[in-house]
Amino acid sequence: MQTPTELATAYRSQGRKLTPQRQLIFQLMHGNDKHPTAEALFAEASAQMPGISLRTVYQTLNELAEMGELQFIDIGGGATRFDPNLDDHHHVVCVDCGQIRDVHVNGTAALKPVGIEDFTINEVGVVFQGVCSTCEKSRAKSHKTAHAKSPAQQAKLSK
Amino acid sequence: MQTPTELATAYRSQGRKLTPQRQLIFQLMHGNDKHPTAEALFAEASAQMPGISLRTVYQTLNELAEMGELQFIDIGGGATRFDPNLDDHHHVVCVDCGQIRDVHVNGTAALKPVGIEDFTINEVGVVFQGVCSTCEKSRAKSHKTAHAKSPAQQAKLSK
DNA sequence: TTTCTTATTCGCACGACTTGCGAATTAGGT
DNA sequence: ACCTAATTCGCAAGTCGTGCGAATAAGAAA
Repeated sequence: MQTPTELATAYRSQGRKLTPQRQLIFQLMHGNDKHPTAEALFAEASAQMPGISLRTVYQTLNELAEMGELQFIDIGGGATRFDPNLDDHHHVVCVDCGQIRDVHVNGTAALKPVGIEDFTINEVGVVFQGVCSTCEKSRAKSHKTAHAKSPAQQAKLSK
Repeated sequence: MQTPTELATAYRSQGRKLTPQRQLIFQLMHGNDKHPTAEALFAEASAQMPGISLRTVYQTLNELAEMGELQFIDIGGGATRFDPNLDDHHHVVCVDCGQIRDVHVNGTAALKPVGIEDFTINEVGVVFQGVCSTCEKSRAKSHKTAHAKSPAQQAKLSK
C-alpha cells in the first residue's frame, strides 16, 4: 500500500474525495503488518475518531482492494483480514492463537502443479500452519491436545 | 476419507451411532472431488432422503473433520467447502467460476520460509489462482476485465 | 466566499453461513 | 421388549458483510 500522502493523490486523481475517515484508515493501514479484520480496524479507528462507522471502514477497505492497494486474506472461516503488504510474500498462521505473520518464501518458483494444463495460473499462495513459540509454551503446561476445528471455531481463534 | 463401510466400523467403535443420515453422507462424500459446500451436499442428500436436515449435514461433516476423515477448505470468504481427499495435495481455483480442483504439487518440500524460527510448522497449503479453459473462452467473447473482488463477491463465485 | 453537484458517510435492515438449544426420536445394548 | 444415551431437526441466534436511502460534506465552479 502506498503512503497516506500518495493515496491522497491517487484518490483525487480518480475523482474520489479525501475524507477524514479515509485518511484515518490510510494511516492505520499503512505499514500495518497485523492483518487486522475490519472490526479490529474499526476499533482502532473509533478510538481516534469516535462515531466513525463500521460501514465506512468496510467500504474504504474494499476501495483500497479495488485499487490494488491491499489484499484480502481468508484463512479459516472467520472474518476477512486485510494486508497492505504488496511485496511477494506468504503467510504463517498459528493454529492456536490465530496470529498471522508475513513471511518470504524461497522456492515458490519451483512449484510444479501436475495436471492443470487447462488452467491459466495467475497467482500462487502458500500458507504455513503451525504453532508459535508462545502457544507452544502454554501447550506444554496445560497438556492441550490438538483438535480439528469447525469453521466457526477456527474463526474465533483470532479474537 | 475411508469407505462408508469402514466409517461404519469406526463410528461404532467410538460409541457413535450409525444412522441412515450419516450413512448417506458417507456415500455422498466418499471419493467426492467436487469440494461441495454443506448446502450443496444437503441438496444432494435431500434428493435421496427428503426431510434430512441441513443441521444434520453440518453436524456430520464436523464429526468427520474431527475424526480426521476430511478437511475444510476456506478460499474466499464464502461457504466452507469439504474435501474427503486425505492424500498430500493442494488446490487450484478458477477465480471466475469458483471451481476448485485437487492438484498434486511437486516442489513443496523445497519451500523455505524465511524468519519463522519461532514457529513449529505442521502443514503447508498451496493454492493456485487462475482461470479455467471454459472461463477463458467466455472471457474472450465478452471482453470481461478482472476486478478485485470484495469478500462477499468472492463468496458468490461458487454459486 | 457562496453555490452547486456529486461522492461519501452512517445506521439499519437484510442476506449468507453456521451453530446453540431443546424436544422428540432412534440406535443399539441388556 | 426395554432403556438410555446419542441423534435428528427446526428454529432462534450469532457473526460477517452488504444494500439502501437520507443526511452530510468534499471539491469544483462562479
